Formats: sequence, C-alpha cells, structure tokens
Amino acid sequence: MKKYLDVLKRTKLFSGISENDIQLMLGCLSATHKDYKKGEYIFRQGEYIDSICVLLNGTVHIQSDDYWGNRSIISEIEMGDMFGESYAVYGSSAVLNDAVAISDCTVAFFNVQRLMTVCSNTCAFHTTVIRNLLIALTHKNRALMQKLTHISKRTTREKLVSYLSAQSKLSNSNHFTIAFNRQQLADFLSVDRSAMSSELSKMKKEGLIDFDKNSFTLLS
Amino acid sequence: MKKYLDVLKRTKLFSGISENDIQLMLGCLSATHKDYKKGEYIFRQGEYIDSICVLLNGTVHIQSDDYWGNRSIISEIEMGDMFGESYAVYGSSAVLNDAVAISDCTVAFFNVQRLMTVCSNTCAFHTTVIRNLLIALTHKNRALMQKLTHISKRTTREKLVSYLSAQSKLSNSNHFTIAFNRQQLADFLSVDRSAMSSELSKMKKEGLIDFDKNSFTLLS
DNA sequence: CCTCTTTTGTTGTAAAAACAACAGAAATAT
DNA sequence: ATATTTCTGTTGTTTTTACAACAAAAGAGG
Repeated sequence: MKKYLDVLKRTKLFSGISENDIQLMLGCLSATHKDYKKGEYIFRQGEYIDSICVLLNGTVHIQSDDYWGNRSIISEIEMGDMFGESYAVYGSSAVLNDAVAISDCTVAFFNVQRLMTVCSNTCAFHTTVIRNLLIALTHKNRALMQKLTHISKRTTREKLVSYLSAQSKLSNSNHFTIAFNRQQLADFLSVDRSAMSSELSKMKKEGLIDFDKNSFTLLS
Repeated sequence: MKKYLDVLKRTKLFSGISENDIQLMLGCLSATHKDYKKGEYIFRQGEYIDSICVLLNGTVHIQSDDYWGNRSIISEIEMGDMFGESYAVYGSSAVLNDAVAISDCTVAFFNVQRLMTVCSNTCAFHTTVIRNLLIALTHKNRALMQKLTHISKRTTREKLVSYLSAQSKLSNSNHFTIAFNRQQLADFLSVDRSAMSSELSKMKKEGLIDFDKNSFTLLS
C-alpha cells in the first residue's frame, strides 16, 4: 500500500492529512487493496459492501444495465476518486449499480465501521477524514443533481445543450474536451447514439457548436 | 423553537439524541426558524446558503425550471426531512435548484460552520449529529441514483414501470399509494402529463396495472 | 503495410413522445 | 348548493426518437 501514499494524499478522503498520518491510519482502518483487469467488476448490483472504495489508478465506470440490456453510465471514476461509499456507510441496502473496470486498475478498500467507530478519541485526523467524507458526499450529491437536470430535458438536443453548457462552465471556456466517447456520452445522457450523433451534426450545420472527436466549441 | 422539539427528535439529523440534548444544541448551533406561505421560496437557484434546512411542518418541493419553463421536480420534502445540506456544507457553490413551499410551512435552519467546528470536544451528541448527517447524505445519494435509473429509461412506459416497481418494493406490496398527483409524477419522471396519462390508461387496459387516483396496484 | 476492430456519421422507417385542445370529474371557495 | 378552479383522461397532429443497416474514418496489432 505504501507505494500508493502519493495518490492517497491527494484524494478527497485524505485531504489535509500528512503522508505519515495516512500511513498510520491505513493500519487502523485495516485498509486493503486489489488489482482488477479491464472489464472486471469491483462490485455488482445486488451485492452488499462494507468498505469505501478509492481508485488508486485506472478508470472505473459506475453503471447499470436494465432488464433489456440498456446500459446507462451513472458516473466515471478517475484516479483518486472514491466510490461505493453510499452503500458502505452502515451498509443498509444492496448496491444498485455495477462498478466495472474500464482499464486495468487498482482499488483500495477502507472499512466504514472502523472509520466511524474505532479510535474516535485518539486519532486527531480521524475527525478530518469523516469531515472529508461528508464534503465528498455533498459533491457527489450535487453532481447527481446536475446530471438529473441534463437528463430530465425532453429532447436530445436540449440534453446536449445542457450537458455541453455545464462542461463549458466547468472549464471556464467555450472550448473544452470531454471524457466520453460518443457511445458513452449517449449512455450518460440516456439517448440513442446514432440519433445523438445526427443531432450533433445538425447543431454543427446550424452553427451552434463545432466539434472534432472529443473536442467541442460552443459558438455564438 | 421549543414547540417543534417533538418533530426534531424524530428527524434523521437528531436521531438518537434526547429532547433535552437537542434543546441544548439549538442554542449551540444558533438555530433559527421561519414560516413560509404556500408558493413562497425557501431558496432559489443561484443563491448561496450556509445552513441546513429542516422542514418542521408542511411540504416543500426541490425543483428546477429550465430556460423554457419546463419544470422538473427533483424531490419532495416532507415534515422532518432535511434539505439544502449539499449546498450548505462548506458552501462552495451556488444552489442549483429552487426550494418552494407547496403548502404553508415552517423551516428550521442550522448553521453548518457551527455544526462542524464549534464545541467539537464538549458535546457528546455533536459527533452523533455529524454521523446522522453523513447517513442522511448517503440516503439522499441513493435516492438520487434511483431516480436516475427511472428517468434514464427510454420510453414513458419503461419509466412508469421502473417507478411503480420501486414504489411497490418500498411498500412491500403490489398495492400502494403515491405522493404525487399526475402533473407532479410527470414532472418527476420528466415526461408529458397527457402522454403519461394515456400511457397509464393503456397499461390498465392491457391488464398490467390498476389504479384509482393515487392508489396503484401492479398486476401479474 | 495491411487487416481487423472500434468508433463515428448518415439515412430511412417505424414507433413514441410532445403538444394542443377539449370534456368530464373532483375539489375548493363562495 | 352552486360556481369556479383544479385535476384527469382522451384524441388527433406534428415533431422527435429509437432502431437498423450501412459506410467512412480512425486505431490497434501483426
């Protein structure tokens, strides 16, 4: 685990905690880690988990397939990001989504019971981690809400406009690059890929946007 | 505020804390409360807030209107529920939705800075409140994710099936009552009311479901 | 360099949704 | 009790999407 200290100290969960203190906590939280090949599942819909997951390297998608196989990507997890915490905290309910490795990756696991109960008086940084967890949860909440505002638009074009506007704001520029390819973007926005592709073309023709692969520019 | 102790002690935020201790905390957290008439806004998109809101009585909707006036209801807040906490915690970003009183209501406000920083060593129940807040956030997260799974379905029927199934599971019965009227349900699922109404009728004709007003039964 | 695979764009058709307009039922106010 | 407003269901038309099938472009691997 030591070789990942560099990653861990830059995560939201351990923000503001020194490398030394993180190392101390790793034992105290009985942290473990595991490698996954591209395509493998970290957890699946219906399982119960008791640990917060932190991605040490690679890429993971949180997604769900419905009965008929329609896939919808809930979120993309990148190095240092945390996931699964909503199900791990007092693991009261089964996981509602799959977590799947998009590339080879390594995941660290932190037991929530320990985080919430052990050494609450002795560790000064214990409180900090809980606070970090809280802040991270509010960030996720806001991200989910924002996705909801995109996806609740009626037409494919409106969804695209909503998503692209948000990405533009995020990068403080009318020119930006997105992390999704076409199929992934379509899954994220819950629309048909080909219909979306054709809508993007229309919007380009009409001079609303310009794009080349994953690079977009919003015009006028 | 005293007359609302009965409500507060049954909220997620003060779960496990005695009435006496809650009363002690009210001062410590510099709690305030305010009455709102039906239709008034507790907060609006774009504002900045620094307090967690707890609904003492009445009903509130978290909703957002887009540029063209399409309304989408993010969630319904009932007596004892908490809202705004994702924006109040280290109020780093502007509120993305409106909170509007659906009926006359009373809202309590708890300053987050105080909750997170003041008297962290003296109050035993302080830690409990933070833990409660954390658990509540994970619940909200899961609710948002579940709504996403409904809304990301392609057709109105699939959305209805997904929503009704979830409600059925929630009440552990194939017969249940929903809190939304037709327009609200349509807004919640981001579909057209009349189209949804007609789809519901079709499903009834086909023998999939039965319903009368807000009372639904899932068949076969 | 060539082959195979993946990604992206295009088009036509069938299905579904949005929209609009209206009528009847239910709830609320007077 | 009656009038008025709100809610719900219905229908036809227009717009949009999903779907399918294909072609072109880009990337990966030998």
